[in-house]
Amino acid sequence: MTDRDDQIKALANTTRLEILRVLVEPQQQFGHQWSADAKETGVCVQLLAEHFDVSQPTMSRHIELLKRAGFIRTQKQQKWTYCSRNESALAEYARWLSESLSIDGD
Amino acid sequence: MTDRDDQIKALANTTRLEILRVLVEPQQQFGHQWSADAKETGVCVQLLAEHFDVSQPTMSRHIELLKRAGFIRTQKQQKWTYCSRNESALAEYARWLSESLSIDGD
DNA sequence: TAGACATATAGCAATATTGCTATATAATAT
DNA sequence: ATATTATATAGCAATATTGCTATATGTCTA
Repeated sequence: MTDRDDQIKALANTTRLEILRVLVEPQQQFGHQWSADAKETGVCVQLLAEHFDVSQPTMSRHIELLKRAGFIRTQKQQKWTYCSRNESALAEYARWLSESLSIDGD
Repeated sequence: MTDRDDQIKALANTTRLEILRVLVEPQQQFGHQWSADAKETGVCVQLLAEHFDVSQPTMSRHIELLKRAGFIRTQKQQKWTYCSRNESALAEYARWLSESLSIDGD
């Protein structure tokens, strides 16, 4: 399994795509996170699990896959694991995909 | 399964991505197709199967999935099914993905 | 008509994905 | 110390994906 395959697989799931989406402006969905600022620090796994109505272990694995693909970064603080987007990796992937498919930017 | 999910799934596979890729300039890989002009008309399923070293039924299913996603078009002529890219669908998907991920064009 | 060729479909096996529960680990609070 | 909270991991079941072979269908050729 190459790095690129990890990325392809990571985005092959609607929930994971949505995770990346809500992390664009996490204040909107996770303004109630009190332990840390959602925008600055990221969103913890439990809140993501609740938001998407999946179990905590299930969310943990989604995060793991997104992390392996490089699309999100996590930082542990106390008992929380905060998730945030890795913009450069996402942009690089989008660039690669467009180029691979030979799609001109519009 | 929504249309968008069909598209997400269709691109979740390296071989299918590569199929779309070789169809950008099919003359390069399929210049020896004598029954029709590869660029003008498309590439037949059998030649794609050979090129990717998979069985004909396997390639037939890959094509079916790409077709369902709208990423390729097929036209039957005599006994052949010629495959070609649907540029507008590919561009639309790339646009949607970038937007969904909130990635600025570069 | 009989054969060859291109494709599609059915059905099977191997593997991957996804979700769950149970549980281990770590940090925090009482 | 014990309980609570957040997370990660292990293991299971259901389902999806992928590849194959066998075979049906359609087109063309001898």
